[in-house]
Amino acid sequence: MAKTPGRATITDVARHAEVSLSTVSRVMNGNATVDPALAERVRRTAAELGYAASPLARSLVLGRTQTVAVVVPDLANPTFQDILRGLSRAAAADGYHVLIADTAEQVAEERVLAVDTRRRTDGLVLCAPRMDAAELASLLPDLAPVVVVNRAPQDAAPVAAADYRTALTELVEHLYALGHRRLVFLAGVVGSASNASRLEALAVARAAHPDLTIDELACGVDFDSGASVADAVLDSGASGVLAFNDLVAMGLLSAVGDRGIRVPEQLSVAGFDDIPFARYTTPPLTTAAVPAAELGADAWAALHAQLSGGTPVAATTRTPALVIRTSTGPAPH
Amino acid sequence: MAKTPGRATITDVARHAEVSLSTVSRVMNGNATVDPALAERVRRTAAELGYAASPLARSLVLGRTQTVAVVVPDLANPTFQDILRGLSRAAAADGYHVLIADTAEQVAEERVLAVDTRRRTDGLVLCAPRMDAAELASLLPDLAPVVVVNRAPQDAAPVAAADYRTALTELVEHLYALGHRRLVFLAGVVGSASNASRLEALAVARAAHPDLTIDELACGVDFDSGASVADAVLDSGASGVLAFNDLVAMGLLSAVGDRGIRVPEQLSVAGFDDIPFARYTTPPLTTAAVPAAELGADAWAALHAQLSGGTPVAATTRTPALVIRTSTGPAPH
DNA sequence: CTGTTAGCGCGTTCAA
DNA sequence: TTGAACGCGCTAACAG
Repeated sequence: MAKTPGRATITDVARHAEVSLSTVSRVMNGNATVDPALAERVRRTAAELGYAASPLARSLVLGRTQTVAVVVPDLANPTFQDILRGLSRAAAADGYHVLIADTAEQVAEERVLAVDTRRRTDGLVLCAPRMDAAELASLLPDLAPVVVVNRAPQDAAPVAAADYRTALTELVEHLYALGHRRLVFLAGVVGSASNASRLEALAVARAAHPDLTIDELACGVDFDSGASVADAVLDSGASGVLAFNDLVAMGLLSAVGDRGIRVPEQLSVAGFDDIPFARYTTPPLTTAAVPAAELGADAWAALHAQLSGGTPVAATTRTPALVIRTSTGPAPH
Repeated sequence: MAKTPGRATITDVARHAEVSLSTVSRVMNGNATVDPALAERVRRTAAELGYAASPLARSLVLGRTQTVAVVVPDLANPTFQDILRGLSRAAAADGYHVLIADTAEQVAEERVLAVDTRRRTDGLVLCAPRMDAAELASLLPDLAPVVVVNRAPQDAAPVAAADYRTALTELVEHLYALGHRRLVFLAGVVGSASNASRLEALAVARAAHPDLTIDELACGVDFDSGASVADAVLDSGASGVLAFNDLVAMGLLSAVGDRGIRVPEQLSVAGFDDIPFARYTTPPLTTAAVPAAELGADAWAALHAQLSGGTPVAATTRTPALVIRTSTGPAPH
């Protein structure tokens, strides 16, 4: 008994059940009114033959694949992993599949990957695209339906984003309330969208508090970057540090610890993102919790709205929540 | 000027270039010998019309989608994220796309998700499937070509796995060499394949060293589990701990630290996996580096071999490398 | 070397 | 209610 009969097609079922192809199709789609007896017979033979309609053939004739594509700049980045997870689960709940494309930070690949994956699916989610604004603007129309995550393509497509600006503002206010008057911001990738919104927050804070000084220090986005600027931070005379993200904060924490500096007694350090390990650092890290998985779910909701012709969602924003732990404390006297 | 002409089909190109469908098809596939002049004309009009063959239609007629599916138990798990990343990049390098399915640890969903995603793709990678051996064995034949990661379905399909057994053995030997004679193993999910291979290593070690005692303590797989067994570990009188994974080790590290225990002076702690943060714990964690991304690449290689009819790969094994940091040290006198 | 024809497997008109 | 015919867009025989 071969377990692989090539795979039953709708024709096989029709023949076995002694009905026409159309009838089988109708039954399998719960369509129209088919004689109950016939329907039952068809269902039985379909079950016996282990028949299930070919997704490919259906896609071709229906014009939809029940699949969407997600393009991320780097699958190694925890934030994108979480966005993917949130998106994947939300899409699955609506019966959609997810095709994943990792550009591995190859900006040049972004366009072709987006176009290519979009063609095999019903819609696309572009995560924090690295390409420049002009290219993005020219590309988006060809990608519709599409949703952009964490980057604003000015109305060319719905956006699901985290409000980095407000979150950093809250972090600054937190430190200001603790008496800190001289802070240093460890910048990430200069020119990136998320870094820009953080700089905006800094400007707002300086305007609101004339007695507050915030220096900016070029840094990076990972642990080693944070560790490498430790001396510069210490030399700056700042009592509080706003790290670009948690990784940078952890690197700094580690490096200043090696130099005998006590946190938060002598120096307050705040991170950004609230990655899973932020609560386990020494001391536990004060940070802003970016709800990446929710961002992914938002992106799906915006895409699904377009796919099902519902009321389109223009933009959803999530404000990261301030998570105060013990890496920040009163400014040293 | 509408930017969306519905989308050019091969028929449009044929008409504009005044040739037949077949000719266009041949040109687009670099196929056979076509008159250079004609070919050039076809290519030009194709470019003008922005034509690209429909992946769907090609898939239907060619019988292949250039896509493979990956089913993972939990996209939130760093190990599966890395496997996915390694797999995705390797597959992309060979011109394949990746469809992702996250069962979110719903064992009951595993089967249907596997079958469903398999039907829309050319092959499947099953990551550490949770279903029982019998179900797995009965399912695999219907999934071919398929590759299983980190679980051995006894020859029913190629396997890409990490050698947990050898890695844990090395960890034990490391502690033994440091003078430890009484250890405790913090078990993960009892009955799981990866836990079983660790227990094998323990048995081997006990046989090799009659003067060595290794207790087993039921634990879990996350940070909190590690923290919750701190007292039990301390009461056991063991001088060294083999945690199920790094998360557990970190939880334990944190909890024993709170109790004033110094690591490694009073207690040595070893993790497993070498997650990115293992090197940043206090003290940095000794662990076994599981090359998850490479596992993903191995899985792709095994799948690709089947897809391209090459010599099939039965099994590939990666032995996690011992990473000695400072959470382990000489046994206390 | 080129065009014509026949499907890939299915959904959906159109008559009956 | 049911069946026959057409077409989704493309590739691969088969003639010419």
